[in-house]
Amino acid sequence: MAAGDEIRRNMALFPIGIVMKLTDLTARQIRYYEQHELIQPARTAGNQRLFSFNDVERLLEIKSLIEKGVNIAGIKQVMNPVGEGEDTGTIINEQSEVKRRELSDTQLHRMLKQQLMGAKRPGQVSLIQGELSRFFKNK
DNA sequence: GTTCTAACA
DNA sequence: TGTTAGCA
Repeated sequence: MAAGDEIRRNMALFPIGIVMKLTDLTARQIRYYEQHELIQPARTAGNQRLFSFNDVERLLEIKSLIEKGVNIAGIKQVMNPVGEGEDTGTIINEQSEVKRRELSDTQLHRMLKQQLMGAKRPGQVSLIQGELSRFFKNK
């Protein structure tokens, strides 16, 4: 991929209203996911959020996981910590981004299996949302 | 008109 | 999560 695309993908472009329509998520949810560091949209001078194409894709990925019954804790495990390009190298590598998505599915399966088998073990933290959680916990 | 933060019947 | 309040 060309470096220019990476730039365009991460360019802050749309306000939350547009993102709501693009993702079918409520503003509440979008802001909530940001609090949990699942996304980190840019801000305007007036403190308004500006999302990039990548942010939108990320939100769609999050939405997908939520619909599969995964909670925030689970999503944090499946998706990469948005430990944004701070000082740690700052080497924006597109391949890892792609590989993350490839592994995403298999990681989800491992996670679900892990929940199924370790449901009774003490200390097991649930990564599944309410309804499904009860099923796995046989509650 | 929109978005933001904070808080809770 | 929804929703509302009070601002910017």
